[in-house]
Amino acid sequence: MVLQKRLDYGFNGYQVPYTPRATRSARRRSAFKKRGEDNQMCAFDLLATVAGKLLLDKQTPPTSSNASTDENQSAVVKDSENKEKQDENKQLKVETSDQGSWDRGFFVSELVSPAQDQKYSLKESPCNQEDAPLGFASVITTSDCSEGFSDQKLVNGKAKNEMGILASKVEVGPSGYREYGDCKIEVETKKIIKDELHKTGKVQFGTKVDGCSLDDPVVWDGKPPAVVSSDSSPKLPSCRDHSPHSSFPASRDCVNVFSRDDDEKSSGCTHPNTTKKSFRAAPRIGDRRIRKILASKYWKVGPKLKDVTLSNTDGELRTVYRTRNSCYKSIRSERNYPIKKRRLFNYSSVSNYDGGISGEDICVSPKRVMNGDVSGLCSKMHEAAGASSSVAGPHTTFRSRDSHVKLRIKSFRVPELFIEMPETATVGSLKRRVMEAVNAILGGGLRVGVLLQGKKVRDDNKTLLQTGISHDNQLDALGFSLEPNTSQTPPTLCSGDYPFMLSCDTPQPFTRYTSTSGIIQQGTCDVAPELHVTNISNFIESDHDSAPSPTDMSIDNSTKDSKALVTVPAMSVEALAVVPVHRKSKRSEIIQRRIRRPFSVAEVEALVQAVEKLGTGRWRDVKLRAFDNAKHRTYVDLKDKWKTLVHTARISPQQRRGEPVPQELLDRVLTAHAYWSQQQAKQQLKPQP
DNA sequence: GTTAGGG
DNA sequence: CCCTAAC
Repeated sequence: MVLQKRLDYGFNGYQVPYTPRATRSARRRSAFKKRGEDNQMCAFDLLATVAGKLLLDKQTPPTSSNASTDENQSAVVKDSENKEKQDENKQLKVETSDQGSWDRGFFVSELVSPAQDQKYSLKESPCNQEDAPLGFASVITTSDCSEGFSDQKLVNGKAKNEMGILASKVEVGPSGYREYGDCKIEVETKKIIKDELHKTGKVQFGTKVDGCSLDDPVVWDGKPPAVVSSDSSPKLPSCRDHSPHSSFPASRDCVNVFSRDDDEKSSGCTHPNTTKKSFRAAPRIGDRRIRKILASKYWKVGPKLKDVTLSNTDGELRTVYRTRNSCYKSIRSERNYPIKKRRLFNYSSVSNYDGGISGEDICVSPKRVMNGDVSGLCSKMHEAAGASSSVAGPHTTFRSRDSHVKLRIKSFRVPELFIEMPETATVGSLKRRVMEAVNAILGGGLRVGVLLQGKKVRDDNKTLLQTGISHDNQLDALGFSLEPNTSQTPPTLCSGDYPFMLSCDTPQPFTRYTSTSGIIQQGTCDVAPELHVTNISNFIESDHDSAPSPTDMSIDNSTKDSKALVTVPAMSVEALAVVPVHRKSKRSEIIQRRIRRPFSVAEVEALVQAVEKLGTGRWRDVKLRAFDNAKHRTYVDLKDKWKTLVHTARISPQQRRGEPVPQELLDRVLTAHAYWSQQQAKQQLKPQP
């Protein structure tokens, strides 16, 4: 079939339109797509957890008035008794569940904002935040020796050369985090101590991240795709075919466009390759598949951040791009491995050494910091492996002179991203992919949850004082979490801000609660977990009727007044992925849209040339001919572009937008379009009589 | 999987 | 660029 089609050359130098190919059932296609969608369900575990740090001054308790309709639970007015209880419980840190999340998380931001300002803002800032104002210096700083993932992992792994052409499967595990975590924490801690000693009134959170590189000069240039024509420039007359019978010059089949930041580094010129025409190019489902995988079912794409505003001065999330090697995630090549299974596999395998997901890990004893036991601290954090990079120092250090409670959120981690790339993908494309994934998350609509002592503070109307987070002993137990926006979560299915939904048929989140002994199982974690099981049962009672009740949860908690505090097991991230499985209604809205990549003039040139030669209606051939190396250009894209080109050529130049296309090209578009339209008409008329 | 066309 | 009917 293919061969036959290829032989259909020869009408005035053009190829005649080929007869429609054999068709396949649309039902098959539908079935195929459906399977794909199902496989995507567990692609994301998107609850990002935030380690928080609290600075406060209780002189003027801020009055929170950010009412939430879906959170009507009564708040808890913390009393001294409760305080004592929690002090005790502090020693029982829960290594709650989800271990797999931390290491695979992204460090997205570093945030400093007044607590009373319930609107959190994330802004990018340079790594060096020495001068960041205290009040509202929210920053996104990947705060790390980023670039580590691709730069190190691939090199250490199976990268073939500096261009990042993977020679074989790349399996990246979350192993690199801990080392860095130590490094980072050490820096942070020292700085905190220093600040305490030298700052007087205004506390500055200077955090210079060593090794932080804003730009990757090697791989990521941040430039738009550069299109390079082939050996014979399409603009050169010599490239044109001599087609005496044609109304316009046809082109040599020598133009091939590729993008520099494309999925593959290319030599730039695809020589006329006859063999290529005999075979279909290897299916590049990678793009789509990744796109679909990244297209989280649970996160709506679009600028709908309400609780968290992400922005920076450049209007782009540049820092997000810089992933830390640790925070990452896994790149998988097991294409035949069901995504759902992959997720579960990851869950179980990584959880053994991952840390918790909640803010528990930031409960670092101030004494240790003050004693200068940085190494011990780091070691501890290292052991925890899920420890937040935000190490809370002595709260007194951060006591502010004004009446505001100041928060410092070191980082947001967006865990559990699945990236699947072709082996031949470049590091640059990998980074881009991760970038897209993170952007999809951040752009999907987030809300912020507040964790106190591992419990979720659900009542938005309570003040910080009332909820008790203004108490000294709570300073290092405050955490934040990024959650899906409630507006996207039908409350009937899930209480929205609940990171996991017990009614879901996927029991993973609770598999660790095999607690007949009152202890949350830590799995095979070789590090003795610190347990903080406070209010686990309370959480279940108050919010989830269908929750499996660990009745043997023996650890008591100040239960009577903690109804507003809901323990959020750290596995909430995984559980997040579970929640939307049954929500199919909005699925179509959640799929991530591809990034827009306007065609360059060179690409247009190549497209026009190919269409002149092949005609309209043979977009796959056009793709193979002129855009075979431009992985991001599908034949549908080319078809669409041609459509818009025709439209553009017909409208007045004043009405045109974007990068101006040379009139010469537009003229050729019209000419070719007219020609091939005529040919199509002829072709249709022929069989009729 | 491709093509064509509407959105 | 997405979606989808139709092929």
